[in-house]
Amino acid sequence: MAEPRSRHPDLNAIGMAAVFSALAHPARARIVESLLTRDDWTAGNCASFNLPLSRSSLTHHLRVMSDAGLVIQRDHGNRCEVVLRKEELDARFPGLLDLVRQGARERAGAR
Amino acid sequence: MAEPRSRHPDLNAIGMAAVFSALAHPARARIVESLLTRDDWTAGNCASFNLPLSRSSLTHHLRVMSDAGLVIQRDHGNRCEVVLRKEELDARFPGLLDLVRQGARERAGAR
DNA sequence: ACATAGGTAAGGACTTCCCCATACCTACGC
DNA sequence: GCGTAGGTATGGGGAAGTCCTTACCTATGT
Repeated sequence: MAEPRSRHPDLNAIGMAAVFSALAHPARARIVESLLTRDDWTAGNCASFNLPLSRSSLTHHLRVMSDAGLVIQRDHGNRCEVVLRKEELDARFPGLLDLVRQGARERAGAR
Repeated sequence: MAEPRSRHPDLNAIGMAAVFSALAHPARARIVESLLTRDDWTAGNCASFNLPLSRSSLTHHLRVMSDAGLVIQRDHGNRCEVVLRKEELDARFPGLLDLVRQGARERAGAR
């Protein structure tokens, strides 16, 4: 169990436009932000993001994010685990996650 | 002459999602890259970007970029000047332009 | 004055994206 | 076994994005 799925691309095959696209949608940005704040384990089950979306829409966004190399999904029996590819992203796109963090901070109210 | 147009927002009113959206399109990323490499003056007339687009499509993309706070357009008689809001962007979204530069480098062939 | 060239605006065709409802499938608890 | 709950796949409706053509406007050059 806990097998990662296929469709988790090599980050070297991902271009800047693809990650920008993936992060351009508020819901997806929120998911990344959410994974960033759970700093030590950076994971969560799908329902824990508290987004105003149906389950199928959430599935859709997670698929887009997986295709863009942002996250990895692992099946855990019934649930699924979403893991941010933090170190890989930091290495491949330095500064990107800092921008996401900044967006989170600003949305949180301070400005 | 050389009046900046209206519709050039305060960068504090621009969110992370908006800039990511604006940079997510290859043509627009190319324009920013192009403006970045002309490092000392960061400007150019509209036709100098060498994009496979009609003039009206280019106008459209420049408008999107203006609305997203990436560039300022000034009318110079017949031509228009496009200026990247470099310092402002660096202050508001630190690291963002570095990512664009990286995208340009990678597209240029090296990797 | 005239033609030309750069830029814009409006409209339509086409595609892509976003979201939902539905149906289904698999694990878990009883 | 049965119900329930989390996740996925599919399809459709609607919105948004992209690109072009056409028409127009203004400045430049002759």
